[in-house]
Amino acid sequence: MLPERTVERLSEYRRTLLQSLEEGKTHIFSHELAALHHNTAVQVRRDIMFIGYTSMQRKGYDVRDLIDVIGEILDSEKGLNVAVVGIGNLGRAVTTYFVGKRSKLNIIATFDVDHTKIERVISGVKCYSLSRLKEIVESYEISVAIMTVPATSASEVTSQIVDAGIKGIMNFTTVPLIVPDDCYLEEYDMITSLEKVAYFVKSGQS
Amino acid sequence: MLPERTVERLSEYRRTLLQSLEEGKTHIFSHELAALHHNTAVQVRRDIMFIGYTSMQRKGYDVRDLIDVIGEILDSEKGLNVAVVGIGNLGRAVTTYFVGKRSKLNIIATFDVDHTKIERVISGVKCYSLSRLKEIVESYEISVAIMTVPATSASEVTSQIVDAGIKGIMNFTTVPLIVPDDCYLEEYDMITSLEKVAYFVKSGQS
DNA sequence: TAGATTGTTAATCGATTAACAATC
DNA sequence: TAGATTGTTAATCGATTAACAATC
Repeated sequence: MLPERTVERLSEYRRTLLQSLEEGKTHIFSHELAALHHNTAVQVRRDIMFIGYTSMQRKGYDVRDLIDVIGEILDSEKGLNVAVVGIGNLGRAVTTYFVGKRSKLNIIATFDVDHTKIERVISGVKCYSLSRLKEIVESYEISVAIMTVPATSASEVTSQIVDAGIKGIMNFTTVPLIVPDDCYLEEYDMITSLEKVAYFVKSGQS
Repeated sequence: MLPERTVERLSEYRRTLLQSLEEGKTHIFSHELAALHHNTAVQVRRDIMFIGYTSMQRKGYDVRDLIDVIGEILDSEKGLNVAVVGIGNLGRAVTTYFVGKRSKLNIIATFDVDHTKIERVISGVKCYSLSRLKEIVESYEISVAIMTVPATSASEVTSQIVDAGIKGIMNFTTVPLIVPDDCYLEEYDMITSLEKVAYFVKSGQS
């Protein structure tokens, strides 16, 4: 299993590589990739070493090959199904955002408790009643949930989610969630991030 | 200057503490705070040591005092002014989200290029033309920008932002930005985070 | 060849954790 | 006092960086 930071960087590299490919670049040097990612060339080479890819030419990495290799590491073969839980402002924006990108991550259901939303298609994805969570998660084999419910119901909904068999959560709420060990949790807290920016602005940077 | 990770944790602790205060708790033990934050009691004590707060009683930390001390570290005395740049779906959701919380971070302007949005109040905040960026940033003393423009214009808008005198950026776009050293940059990339979750779900967790 | 680049080991750095004395 | 808790130094761990041999 790769270190978290390496996984993050690989994801970022891939997007830059896809972009480079579109621009007609066939090869890219470690220092080019580094310059685009607040990184050093050594770090890039190390990350690529980690995934066992070698270029065997001093012409840089083959962009297409590298994209494929990163894909083999990061992607599941048949993709991964994702649900958005809580389809308020943020939930809708996030859903639209992800639906826009074609990828191996498919948002295939959203959940809410608001009857005016249930059974409707919102941001391109069908919204189900939260009470049907387990049923839908099981029948569509959803394994990842994006949490965009209000803070007040976050903990409660989380236990339902875990119960339904979700194995990974990306938590947009401001409440730190408690999940069992076999469920991967990514805290994705905007307030913390913005407060961090504010702190370093105030203190004159890092 | 505190380490990044410590700053993040302090921000998270503070919110838990505010919550505890509301629930009528006056004191909290390091192990309680730890349990709520995927953390150890030692880590919590170390973080608190960092900011020079001591409790001097074996009754846990005084919740109210600790909130104040963290505030002195994280907050600027007179608050910090923030702009949201790009007021599409995500920009609106993020604006609404932050405007909802009362804090020392004030979103006081949004920017866009869409004429149907300019000069209107959107999500509770006035939207200005991007062409007036510098003028508004200067007159309102805005120092932080939240970037929610489309990926295609991210780099270009970033140089305008830096030019206008912004000292901290929270980047929601998928394009890694290039900014000068005296501008603090927080890459806040949803795709990377979700791909990370997917990877660890696929690999059977950390 | 000289120059540029990669892959990889060793050294460094920073952050977390363990250990423990101090104290209520 | 014994037990619980804190504050802090020392040890450990993991991730980044430096150094360098190999190769086109």
